[in-house]
This record gives sequence, C-alpha cells and structure tokens, in this order.
Amino acid sequence: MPRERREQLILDVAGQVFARVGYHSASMDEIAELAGVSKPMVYAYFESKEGLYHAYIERAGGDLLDRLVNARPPDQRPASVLRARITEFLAFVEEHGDGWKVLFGEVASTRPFAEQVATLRTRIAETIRRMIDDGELGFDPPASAAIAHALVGAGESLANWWLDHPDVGRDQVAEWYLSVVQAVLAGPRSQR
Amino acid sequence: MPRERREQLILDVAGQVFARVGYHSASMDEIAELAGVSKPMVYAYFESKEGLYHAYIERAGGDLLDRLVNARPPDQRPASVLRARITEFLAFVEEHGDGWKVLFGEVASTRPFAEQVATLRTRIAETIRRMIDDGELGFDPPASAAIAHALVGAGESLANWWLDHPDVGRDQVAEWYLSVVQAVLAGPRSQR
Amino acid sequence: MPRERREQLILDVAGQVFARVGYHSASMDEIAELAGVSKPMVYAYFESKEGLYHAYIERAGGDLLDRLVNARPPDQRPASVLRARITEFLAFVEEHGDGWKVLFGEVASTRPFAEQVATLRTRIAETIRRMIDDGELGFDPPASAAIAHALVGAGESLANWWLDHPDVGRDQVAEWYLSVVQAVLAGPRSQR
Amino acid sequence: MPRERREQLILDVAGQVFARVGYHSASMDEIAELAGVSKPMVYAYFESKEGLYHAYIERAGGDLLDRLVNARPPDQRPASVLRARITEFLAFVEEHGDGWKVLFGEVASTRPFAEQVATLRTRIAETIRRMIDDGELGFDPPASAAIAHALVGAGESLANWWLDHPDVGRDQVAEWYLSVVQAVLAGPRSQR
DNA sequence: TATGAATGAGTATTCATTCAT
DNA sequence: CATGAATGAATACTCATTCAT
Repeated sequence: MPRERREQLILDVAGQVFARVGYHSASMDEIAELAGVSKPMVYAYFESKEGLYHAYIERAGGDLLDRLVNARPPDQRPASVLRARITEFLAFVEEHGDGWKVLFGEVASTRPFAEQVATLRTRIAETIRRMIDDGELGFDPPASAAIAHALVGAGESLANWWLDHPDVGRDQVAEWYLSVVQAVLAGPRSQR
Repeated sequence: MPRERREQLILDVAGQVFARVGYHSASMDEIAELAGVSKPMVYAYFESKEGLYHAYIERAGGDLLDRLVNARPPDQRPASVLRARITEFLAFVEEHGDGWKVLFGEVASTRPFAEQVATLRTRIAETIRRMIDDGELGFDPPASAAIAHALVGAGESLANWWLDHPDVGRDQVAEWYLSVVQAVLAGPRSQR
Repeated sequence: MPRERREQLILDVAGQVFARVGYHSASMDEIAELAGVSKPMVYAYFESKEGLYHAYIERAGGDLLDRLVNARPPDQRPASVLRARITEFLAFVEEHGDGWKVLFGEVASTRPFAEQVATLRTRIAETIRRMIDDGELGFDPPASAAIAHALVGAGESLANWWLDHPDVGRDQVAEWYLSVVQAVLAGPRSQR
Repeated sequence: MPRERREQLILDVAGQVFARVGYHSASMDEIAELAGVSKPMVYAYFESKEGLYHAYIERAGGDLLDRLVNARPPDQRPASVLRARITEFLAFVEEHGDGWKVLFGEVASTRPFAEQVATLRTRIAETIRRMIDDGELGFDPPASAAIAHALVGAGESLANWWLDHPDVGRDQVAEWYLSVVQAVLAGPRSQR
C-alpha cells in the first residue's frame, strides 16, 4: 500500500477516535490497531500524537474551507451566495461528523491546538465580514469583525443543536441560519 | 480553617488550573499544592477529580445563572431588560475569566461533563426562547429553540472574540451583541 | 461508657470487619465508624492496626482454648473426653464464626501474625499429643507431634467444609471428626 | 528474550514475592524489578496484579495436580498407589516451596481467589473420596466428602509442620501421613 | 520498510497515623 | 476524655514514545 493511501487511512481512523473520546483519551495504541498498522508506522508518518492531531485538523479544516469557497450558487445575488454557503456548511456537518466534532468540539480550546482552530474560525469569519463590509451597513471595521465572529458562533451552535435534533431537515436549518444572518446583516435599523 | 472556607479556596485554585490546562492535563497534585493543602484533603472534600470538576462547574454555572436572573434593568422595557442581561453576562466573562473558560471551553465537550454544561446552555437559551415566544415574531416552537441556541452561540463566540481584543470596552461589546439579538428577534421581515 | 466495655465493643466490631474483608482490606476508618468511636480512640486503646488485630487474635484464641480446656465430659473415659472437646470446638466454630474465620483464615499465614496463630495451633495440638503419648500407641515423640498437627488440620478442614454445608448437624460432624481421631489414635495396626 | 520465557520468569519471581509477603503486601514495583523487567511489561503480560496472581495459582495448582495424577507406583495395590501420591505431594512441597505457601497460605482465604483455591482443594479431595467410595468402608456419600476434606487438611497441616522441622526426612513424613490416611480409610471399626 | 518488545515518567487514589483543639 | 482536620508515603496502573531486529 502506497504511503499516501496509508496516511489518509490513518487520518480517517484517527478522526473517528478523536471524535469519539477526545484528544487526551485517544490512545495511539487504539488508533494504530484500528488502522491495521503498527504503532511505529504512525510515528514514522506523523511524528507524534500532537502531529497526528494537527494533521487531522489541517485536513478537516481544509475540507470545510474548500466547500465554503467552492459553493456554487445558482446566481450571484448575495442571498443566493449566502444560502449556497450555508448549505455547504451544513452538508459538511452532516457528512463529515467526525471532522465537525473534532474541529468545533473540545479541540477548539485544547491548548496546543486552540490557535490553529482559531485561525480557521477567523478565516471563516472573514468570508462573512467581507459581505458586511461590502454592503452599506454602517458597521465599522472592528464591529464587522466582531459581528462576523458572532455569526460564526451562531452557526456552530445551531449545527450542534441540529446534531441533537436529527429529525429536523437540513434545508430547514439552513433557512433558519440564513434568516439569522440576513437579519443581522440588515442591521439594527429594524428596531424602530 | 473551617471546612467551608477551604472548600471555596480549593475550588478557586482548581478553576485556575482547569482553565489554564484543561481537565485532563490538570493534576491533582498541582491543585493541592497551589491550594496549600495536602492531596488527601482534596479527596476528602470532593471525592475524586471528577467530583472536583463537577463541583466547580456547578458553582460557576450557578454564578452565571444568578447574574443573568438577577440583572436589574432601569425599567421593564424589553430592550432594557435585554441590555441589562447582556451586560451581566459580559461582566461575568470579564470578572470570572476562569469560570467562563471552563464552562464554555473544552468542558462543553469533555465526555462526562458535556451533559451538565449542555443543560446550563439550554437553560440560558430558554431565557432567550421565552422572549421570542412572547413576542409576535412568527417563529414556530422548534424554530424558536433553534434560534435561541444560535443566539447563545453568537454570544459565546463574541465573548471569546472579546477576550482576544481586551482593548474593546465592555459597553461596546454589549451594544453589538444587543443589536445582533434585536435584529434576529425582529425577525426575517427586515429583508424586504 | 467505661473503657473496658468500649474495648470489648471495638474488638467485636473489628472481628466482624476482619472476618469479612481480611486484615489488609480492613480500614481503621470503617472499624471506628461501626464502633461509634472516633479513630483516635481506637489508637488510644490499641496503639495501631496491628495491635488491634493482635488483641483480637488473643481474645478469640483465648476463648477457643478456654472452651477446649473447660469441656466437661459426662465421665472420664478417653472417648468421652475427646467427644466433649470436639463438641466444644465445633460449638466455637458455630457460635463464634468471626473468631474462627480470623484465627484459621488468612491470618494464619499473614506475616506478622502467623507465629501467634502457630502458637495457638501448637497448643491445641499439644492437648492431642498428650492423649497420644498417654496411650500405648507406639508413636515416637516426633511422630506424636506431627500426628497431632495432622489431626488439628483435619479438624480445621472439616470445620471449613462444615461452614460450606450448614445443613449438616453439629453432632454429625462431631461424630465424623471423632471417628477420624480415634482411627488415627488407634494407629496403623488396623491395616493388617 | 521470547515472550514465553519472560512470562515464566516473571511468574517465578512473583511466586517468591507472594510467598514471602502475601498478596496484598506484594508490590508490582518489586516484582518487576526483581524480574529485571519494567512494570509495563508485567502489565502487558498479565493485565493486572490480580491477573498475575491468578496466573501463578493456576500454574502452581496445575503442577501439583499433575504430580498427583502422574504418580507412578511400583505396583497397583491401593497402598502403593497411595504412598506414591503422598510422596509426590511431599516432593511438591519440598521442591516448590513458594507454590505451596501461596496455594495453601493466605490465598486460600484472600477473597477473589478463595474460590479458585477451594476448587483445587476439592479436586484433590475428590481423588481421596473416590478411594473411600471404592472401598468397602461404610461411609455414606456426605460422610465420604467430609472425611476426604479432613484428610486433605491433615496433609496440609502435616506439610506445614514439616516445613518447620526440615530435619525430618520426607520418607518419614510420608509414612506418617500414609498411616493416618490408612487408619481413617480402615474406618472406625478399629475402636472395639 | 515494518514491528514486537520494552520503558520512563506520570496519575489518581488510599490509608494508617497524628496533631490542635 | 474525645475528635475534626490533616498528611506522608505508598500503590496499581497508563501511555506516548523508542529501540533492536
């Protein structure tokens, strides 16, 4: 088996284990066994447990960003673009449960990785912030960054709520999230 | 030193350590030493590491809820009530950094405690959901719960962003969060 | 409550605990609590866990020896004396289960106490050896001591078997033991 | 060094330690060190302290039973068979002191293992009981089981006495035990 | 390349024992 | 006389990591 394939396979297994028991409780023994590889192999490929986690975050985060960036809306109206991205985001959550749990679960605050995840979150927030700044919304730059983060957090939280209510359809959730984002982007003017 | 005082002292120290290195990496040895107590004392008071963590979450969560519930707005207009609560919330984050980090950091997804924290989050969300259902907003019940979670997540995320930008004033952040909440509560009608 | 009474009470409780979980697993905390006394009291009376155990063995061993020595047979024929003693022995096992378990259970080989129990066993064996030497049985002194130990062991083992078969009557067991002892005392001549 | 050899070596060392200080006081640290192995190895091979003890009992008990079963008497007369078995038994005690002490020392009553040892003792007793039932001795079944246990106990006790009197020859002790067993098997008829 | 075998360093937890009051 | 509060020292067990082959 070529190295590249093995690496991917190990990452898949590692993701399952990390998502199930968390970083600290995951054992290299288990990961190696589930992957059908000897432990020294895992070390040869990823250097250390931290390295393995790092690699997994990188891959999952990259996947997520790719999906967001490559979302293909039917037309270029802002609302369509937004809806397409939200749909992609929720698709990732649905199809890639392990990645989601790892990226936005305990990792987000587990010390050596918090920064890496924060970066990812900031990059996602950026895509939103740009939409804000591009509109005529009257949020100043610091405000727009903060608001963007708030919206990302709203999405995370909504996604987690969804995981606890799997009977709700993805489109429904997307609609809610969309309306939240739009309301916020439309701004406080609504409270006359 | 009477038992009650020591217990509080140990909880304080435990919170610092948990906030700094997380549950798994926290060592009972370190906690005991920082508290100026022998390890068996910690066990006598809290039974186990899990018990200690549990006790800390309970205390911090209770503090936060108390603040939210006891917020005293200048008048009873919804906007005033909301602003008062948001201010209390941010005050908790500011004054009680350890508690905040523990409650909304890795704990939230560390296995035996996730449920305890989820309960807290849900209770906070409830206070928001009630505001939604009481208004004339046209969100159906499942929607209102989901939206409430989204708003809580927005607040969490905003608070975390704030911790990374300490030069921004609390009132400013409160204003932003307020406008987000109000925009969402005002609902999708704004997107004419 | 006078000291003497308390001491006896503590010994009673200690015996129960020792019999139930063994010396090592017995905790001074539990003993003190069950006795309704504070731990320092136990230490004041018995110096240490070892001291407590020692005291218990002494008391239980003394009880057993007393019974054996004070057995009152209906007449002075050797068979009657023997039967009376065996009956007393089994009565002790039946009525004083804790004492029996402690004396002839793990203690017998738990290091610091083995000797103490060995002494007790030897003194019991002595009473048998004397019966051998007093007869006309043709056992030389070393043999008589060895045979006496064997008979004591037979009794122990029989008593333990009895504890596992509580439906068998005491008299029946006594009869069996008696016949074993008598057969052995009658000696190898039986194997014509 | 291949795994199987190491396992046996660790068991040897463990037996020494268990025989010397008993199960509870034995420390895995000491066993590992004496075996010239690191502690994790011991755990890798035997899972736990209990597992190690269990394995040792199993091995020692198996050895003892094998010897009893495989005893090869010069001819098939009952007396010869009996003598051969007794000799094998005493040989085990002599050559395999640790095993003997562990099997018939505190283990016999140390909670999680008592049953395992009781089983062994019962299987030994069975071999004797069969001799009783096969003879024309007039012991009823419950009696024969009880008597068999008594004889096993006599042997244990005699063996322990022997350990305290190492100057006595093995043949001599065997002779004594043989005469005890035969006298009992010959039955109470001798007491005319 | 690949692994079976091995370990150093650490962790939670327990318990007999003792002061200060 | 009596105890609540406190601890030193030890123990079983785990795990990321690395050689020797």
